[in-house]
Amino acid sequence: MSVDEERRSTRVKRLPREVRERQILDAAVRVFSQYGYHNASMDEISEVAGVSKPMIYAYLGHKEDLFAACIRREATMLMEAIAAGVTTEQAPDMQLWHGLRAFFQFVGEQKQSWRVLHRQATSQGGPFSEELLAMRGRAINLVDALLVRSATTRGEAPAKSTEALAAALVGASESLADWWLDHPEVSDKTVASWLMNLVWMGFGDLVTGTVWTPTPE
Amino acid sequence: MSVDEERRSTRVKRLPREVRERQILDAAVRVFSQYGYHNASMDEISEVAGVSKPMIYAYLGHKEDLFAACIRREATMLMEAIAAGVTTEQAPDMQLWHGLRAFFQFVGEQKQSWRVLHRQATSQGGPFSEELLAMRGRAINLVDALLVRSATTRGEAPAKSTEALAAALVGASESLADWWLDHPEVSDKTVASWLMNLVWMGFGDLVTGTVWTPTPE
Amino acid sequence: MSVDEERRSTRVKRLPREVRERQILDAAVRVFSQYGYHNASMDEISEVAGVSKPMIYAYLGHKEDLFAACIRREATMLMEAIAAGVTTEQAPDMQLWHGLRAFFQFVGEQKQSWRVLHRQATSQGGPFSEELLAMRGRAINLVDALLVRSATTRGEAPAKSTEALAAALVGASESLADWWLDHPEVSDKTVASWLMNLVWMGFGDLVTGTVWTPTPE
Amino acid sequence: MSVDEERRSTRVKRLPREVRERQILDAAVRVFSQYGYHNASMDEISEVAGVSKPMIYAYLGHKEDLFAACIRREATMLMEAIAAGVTTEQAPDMQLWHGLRAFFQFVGEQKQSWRVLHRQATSQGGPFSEELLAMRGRAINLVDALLVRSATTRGEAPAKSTEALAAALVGASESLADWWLDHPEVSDKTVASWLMNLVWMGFGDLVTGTVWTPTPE
DNA sequence: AATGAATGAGTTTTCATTCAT
DNA sequence: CATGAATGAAAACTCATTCAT
Repeated sequence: MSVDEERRSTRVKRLPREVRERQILDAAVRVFSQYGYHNASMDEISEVAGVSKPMIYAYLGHKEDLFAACIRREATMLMEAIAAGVTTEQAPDMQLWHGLRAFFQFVGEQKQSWRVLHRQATSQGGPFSEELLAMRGRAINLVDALLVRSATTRGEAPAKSTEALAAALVGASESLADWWLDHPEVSDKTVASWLMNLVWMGFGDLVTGTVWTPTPE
Repeated sequence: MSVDEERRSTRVKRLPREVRERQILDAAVRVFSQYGYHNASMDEISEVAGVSKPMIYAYLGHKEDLFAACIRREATMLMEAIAAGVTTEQAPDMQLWHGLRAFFQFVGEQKQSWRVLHRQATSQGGPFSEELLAMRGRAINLVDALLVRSATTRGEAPAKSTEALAAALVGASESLADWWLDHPEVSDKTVASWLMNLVWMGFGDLVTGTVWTPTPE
Repeated sequence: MSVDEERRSTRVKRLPREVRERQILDAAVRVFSQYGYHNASMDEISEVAGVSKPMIYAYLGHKEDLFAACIRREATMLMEAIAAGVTTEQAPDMQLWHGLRAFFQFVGEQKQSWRVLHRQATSQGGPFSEELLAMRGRAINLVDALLVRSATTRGEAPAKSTEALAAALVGASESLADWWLDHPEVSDKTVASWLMNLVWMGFGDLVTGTVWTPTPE
Repeated sequence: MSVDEERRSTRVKRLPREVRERQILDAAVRVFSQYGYHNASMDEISEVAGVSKPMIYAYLGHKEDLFAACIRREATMLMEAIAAGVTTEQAPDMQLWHGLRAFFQFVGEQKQSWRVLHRQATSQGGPFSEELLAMRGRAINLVDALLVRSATTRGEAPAKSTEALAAALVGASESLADWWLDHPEVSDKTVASWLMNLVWMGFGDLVTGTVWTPTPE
């Protein structure tokens, strides 16, 4: 091997699999989020990742697999961000409040992730929505538990529809986050408080002027 | 001329432009809703419509135009369905209730329309979301007016956030309808009542067991 | 038949075949000249002609036939224009001069015709060049005869290459006319005089500053 | 490995980009020249080149780009052929003579190239004629310089119209070459001498029987 | 005589995917 | 480990041409 070749082989790094995978996923999230699943081309992803296409296929598999991997990773990050904001020692309304704030903060900071996660995954059928459904299920469970605990704490029997309502709340959050993507001038705190008021007070109270405000911490 | 021939010649040939356009739109809604905008091929649409591709291009234009035309038509139908269910003479909560019922009924009966309208149009950028945004704007205005009227009726000043809350409600409805697509075992009335409870009573009341029920008509 | 229908049927003129054909040819020349043979669409021609496509097919035949008809018509007009400018009573150089002037005048006034005639027809193979070749042959014959007569008049035997030179002159004229299309700032007279100098004097004389000028009439 | 396999693997597989590009350009010139720009299909070119269509697009770009690349390549070859035949040490008339000979020799040997270069490019608008115009400009400059030098050598001031006359000569050459395409029975030397006589002697001399002949070398 | 309705056949172009090195 | 080279398959779109009225 000549000196030249040696130098080149040192420059052309043989990175460990883990690092390559992260590089690729980062690039994929960026490209999918910018162009959408279909308009994103493997060529572009490989270029952005600085990795040749065969490597992508070797590490992450076909386009579908790659996209699913993106969703999985981003969904996990989101759930972790929310979990970090909430502790079961807080009062129920404060738990919800912190959860919402954490959610909208994440969305605000990771718009790309959110785009991939929600808009793209939702509109593609099959395997993708499944990944998404799984995450949504976990979120719904969290909220459901919260509602049940809230009733139990007050010594009352929980309503039967808690799970459906939890689903509705999760849906409302996703939907509002989506809306927010197109209205970036509103702050994350404001958006969170709107939704908090809606779901906690209900229009019935709202129209009377009653407003929910977080208790000072 | 045999019966078959007659039937065929009645079915297939030299129809006036108007009729063909409707045929094409029907087929397009079906195909777009089933495969999504990108995976839907003009070939498939033309086959389903029983019309050659050149006719599609001649009458409805390029793929984008065709899709936009679908959205426009379906959105109009939805708004009309809702408007038909609501009259301003009803009490505010009953107006909301009837609006929600009409909405979920439409979605239940026209799942295809809804798929095209919401899922697909949302995930495609640019011109498509605009058609959708326009419709959403009209819906939000309706709800906003409702909330304002509701407060005024009670002799109170309307809250400042009514428009944002209206937006949230509309978003929640869309989101819940979307969720419902994947959970067809629930009845439309049930879904509507869930959302009604959420937005009218709020979790704050709900966890205490208070429930909103429609006043008997 | 109602009054309305009658009025309309009066407006929708049933023109005699001749008139229709001219309408169509005019439109075809315009469209072919603007877009080139291939990019010109029968649709566009029918629109410009104010006549439906089936009429075109009925009167002038297929696209190729139509184009050939255009060439034929325009070529005839050009030859007639030239013939009108020249009489055999003039001195040979004056005949050439008038012929050139007539040619460039025609090209200048009928740029569209010329475009169809020369540029388009030349670049399309087969049937079209034949029409063109025929016309060019007639032109070459004219010039050839001129050269021969010129020699005979001076009591000399004509050179053997007169026909080839005639061809070269015709080619030079066509070529210069083509060049002129893209340099419209030069007057037709100037262009004609350039060519006249070139072919009559030759570079050999030209570089000595000798110039041919038309004798005053 | 059998001989056949070896041969095939040497012929067909994994060639470096450079080679493939040349293969493709060769095929493109052939096909464009045979069918004309519009009637040439990328399919045919790819077949003739023995390469799949995606490679063409990857290496040479869209149809327009490919065509422009053909023109550029062939034009360069032509100019080089002419330049190789002429040296400024020769007398002016000999320079012109050698230039013409080289030109007609090239056209005679590369009829395909010439077809692409001139007929096709001329009839297509825009980007293609530009490539051609550039080359023509260089040719005209050459001739212009020649004429000016010729006058200066004789101690005379050059005529003002040298550039226009240079243009006419170039046009005449192109035109004559074009004519020659359809009259292959004439030798290249003959065609060149015809044109030489025309432009150097002029008809005025010619009709008197004066003829220019190359001085023996 | 005249036309709106209709299409078969073909074109360029793009992309996910895989060898051979 | 890593990649440049290569392609099969399909998609959007267009157009000359012809019926049925």
